[in-house]
Amino acid sequence: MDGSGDRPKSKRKSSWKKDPEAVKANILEIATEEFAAYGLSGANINEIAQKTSTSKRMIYYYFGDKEGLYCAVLEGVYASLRNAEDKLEVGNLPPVEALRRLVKATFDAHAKAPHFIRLVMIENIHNGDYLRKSEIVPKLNRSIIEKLEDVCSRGKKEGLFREGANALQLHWLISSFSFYNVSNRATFSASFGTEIFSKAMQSLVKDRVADMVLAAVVIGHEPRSWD
Amino acid sequence: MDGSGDRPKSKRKSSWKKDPEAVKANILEIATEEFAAYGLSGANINEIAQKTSTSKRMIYYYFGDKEGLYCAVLEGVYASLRNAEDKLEVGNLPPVEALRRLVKATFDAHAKAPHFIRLVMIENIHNGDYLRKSEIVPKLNRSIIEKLEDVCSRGKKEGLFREGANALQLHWLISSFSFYNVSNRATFSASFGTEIFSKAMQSLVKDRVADMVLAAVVIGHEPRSWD
Amino acid sequence: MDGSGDRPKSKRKSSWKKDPEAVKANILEIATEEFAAYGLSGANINEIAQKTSTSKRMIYYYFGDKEGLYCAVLEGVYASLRNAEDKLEVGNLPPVEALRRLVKATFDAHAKAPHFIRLVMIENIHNGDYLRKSEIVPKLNRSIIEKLEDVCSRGKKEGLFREGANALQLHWLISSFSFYNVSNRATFSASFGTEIFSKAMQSLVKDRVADMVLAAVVIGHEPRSWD
Amino acid sequence: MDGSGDRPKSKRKSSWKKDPEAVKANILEIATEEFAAYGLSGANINEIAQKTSTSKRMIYYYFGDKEGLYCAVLEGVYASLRNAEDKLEVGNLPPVEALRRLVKATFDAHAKAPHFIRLVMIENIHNGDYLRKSEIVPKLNRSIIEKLEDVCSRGKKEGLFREGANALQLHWLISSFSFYNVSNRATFSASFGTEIFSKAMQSLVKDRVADMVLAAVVIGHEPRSWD
DNA sequence: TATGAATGAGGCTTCATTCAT
DNA sequence: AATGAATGAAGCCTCATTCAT
Repeated sequence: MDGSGDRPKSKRKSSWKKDPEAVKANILEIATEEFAAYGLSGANINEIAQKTSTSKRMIYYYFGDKEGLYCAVLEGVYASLRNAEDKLEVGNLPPVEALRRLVKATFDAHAKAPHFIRLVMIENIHNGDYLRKSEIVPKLNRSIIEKLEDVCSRGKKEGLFREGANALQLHWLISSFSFYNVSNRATFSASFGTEIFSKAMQSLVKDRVADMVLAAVVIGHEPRSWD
Repeated sequence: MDGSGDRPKSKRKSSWKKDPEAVKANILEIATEEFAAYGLSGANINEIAQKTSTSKRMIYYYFGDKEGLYCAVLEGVYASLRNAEDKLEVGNLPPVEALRRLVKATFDAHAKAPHFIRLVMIENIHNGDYLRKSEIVPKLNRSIIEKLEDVCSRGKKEGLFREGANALQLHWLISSFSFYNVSNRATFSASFGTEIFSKAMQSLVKDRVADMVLAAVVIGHEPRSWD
Repeated sequence: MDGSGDRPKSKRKSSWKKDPEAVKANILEIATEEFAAYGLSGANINEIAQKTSTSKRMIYYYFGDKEGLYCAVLEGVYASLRNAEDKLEVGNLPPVEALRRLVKATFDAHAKAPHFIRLVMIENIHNGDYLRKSEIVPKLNRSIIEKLEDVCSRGKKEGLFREGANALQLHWLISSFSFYNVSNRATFSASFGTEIFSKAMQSLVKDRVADMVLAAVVIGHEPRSWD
Repeated sequence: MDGSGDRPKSKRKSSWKKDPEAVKANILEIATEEFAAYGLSGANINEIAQKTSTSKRMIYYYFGDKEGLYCAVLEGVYASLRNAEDKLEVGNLPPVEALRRLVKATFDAHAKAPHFIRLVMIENIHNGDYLRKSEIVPKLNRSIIEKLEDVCSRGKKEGLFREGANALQLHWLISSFSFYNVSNRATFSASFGTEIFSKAMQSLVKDRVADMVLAAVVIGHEPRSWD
């Protein structure tokens, strides 16, 4: 797209290299941090502006208002997670292994995307009002479902999976513990201690839920990790 | 445009003569609605006061400040859920049935306590800072763990449960989908449709997750609901 | 900022006698000046606040927002003019003299109420949107019409007035030059000089329009002032 | 919420290639609409630019600043009305008919020039500050006065008009109801109903005021329209 | 115990305008 | 001649909270 000549990167704003995309990206990055940290009403436009390399005025220039910025942030984190998921390739694995890998990868992906988690929580607090306006988000979420559908159909065709195995339900299930594991860490810890969130326990738990999912849909699967 | 704000309004309904406890309870009830609906920063003391049968000043009189009110609300919903859980009696059921019942009851309890769900989400947005201050909440949450421990130990003693069956992990697991099922309904629907939240599907899903939990910890359990 | 220190001197807000009505009246007075001077969008809430004896916050406390304040101002000046008109008593005068007096009094009343004139102009710029919301203004304006109706009916009954004499049309007519004489002084002067607005000319013009109105509705009236 | 502001928009329609005069005319046309609609402070340069076929920068390029644009608009509408008046030819009519025609034509011209009316109102709100700076406007307004002077002198010479008949006063008078009839329509309607602004009533009123003006200055004129 | 009045700080947003190309 | 990017100042309004009675 640009591939143009060399731009003397002086790092200072003395060279004045107008780069709107960089400005927008910078704003979005900071805004993601802030909205994730404090929510829509809790975040502060002044604070966001101060942490960017540009001014408050530019936020309004590019994003219209606080809600516009929030929407952009929301779409950004959804797109990010999809990217992570898209990179996962399980089409070549046999169904059982593919499913196990999907579960564990989803678990890890959520653990590594706290911003996404928090912003989705926040968006749910707002009843999904802003997500519903998005035109790109619904499309983004097709890919993970398609992967699960592929695995399920292959599993059934090979006589390995139960007939009731269902991609949407599996996604709901896998998401639930993957999400909850991050989203409710604070209150869960306050109530039951931090033990379950130690590195070792997380690894164990991940194995167990993967095993559990397999036990649910794979005929005759024995969930050895629970022994 | 609406001219509301904190402009003097008409007289309150004065059916409450002088019953501090009733006044506090009324404030708490309204505040629970508002905090659950809009979050800590999103809720508005003026609005809360207006919906109350008393005045703004009383909120400060009884609860100190906004955070004090929020903490009281938080403890209130935790206590409520505990009450619901305490009423559940599974000590007389055989382990497998007891566990199945616990799963399904927890699933239902969450579905019926949206205020609790939302306030826990909100508290997690705040990193559990206010819950951690609470002295009563940690105690409240012992009961559900104790129930699970009882079931697990009985199940193992009878040779029915795998040795790995663990009360805390089971609680984490059962909570995860029970919670997620309500907390993320808005965004999940926006992405994948509302199908899974229909009455029929909720019933099916509930059966399946219960079966799945059993399959994980009960030796030789076949998850028939997935066929 | 204000150079306060201790001010035992009266005349200032040192006595602290809470008087909401006085505060509201003070705000309204200043706001009337400002809105009359600069219009709805041109007036400045900060400036208004500064000129009052209270704070900006109180403006919002009592009037909700800028538009609420503007509406209150608008109703205020309408009420003021009505008061002035109500004081005029022509019921005892014979019809011709009564009408002449009404015309001249209206002419004078407008000349003495520049705030009213300007605010009505401003309201017309806003297409009467705010006036239309008022519940009291329509009632206020009945009185002048009733006075004219009384004079007209008496004039006709006595065979002095033409049958076409009509209160509403007369009010429209009398208002038109009374209003225009003040409202368009600036542009009229810029185009045609200030001559017509001199004290002497105003007096002459007032006599002539009064005579002219009489000539229109009084049978056989000779407009001598035009000689 | 709308996210408009001055965010970059889609491409303009580029049918205008390079015609400075056309660009200026286009800007003026839009600006006239906007200033007439919202006043000097109420109008918005961004909005004007957006509705234009060119960009915001061009407005500054051609008109300097907001006030410069406003002045240009003001001169434009004054010139427009003069054009309309200049087209009226009454030199060949006998004085009485000429005057009647002038009154009715002025009445109609105002009714058909709402932008002019509104901008003159706005300019009066600003105390005529910008009009006074204009060098061309004073000249424009000579023509209507000259026409009236011609009619008056002919009327007096023929012994038809009273000696007091005065062009400037007549212009003030004729303008007053012609102007008020449009300028105050909104508030007058809000107070007294829209009846007087119906097509039929406007026609009647126009006849009556014309007759009334004649009755004032024409010796022995009987204002039959008032019967 | 209860309340209407009052408040300072700071929130979001908009504006006319200029810069660099 | 023309433009997208950028900006500082200021605008309106809301908030949680306290005061005086």
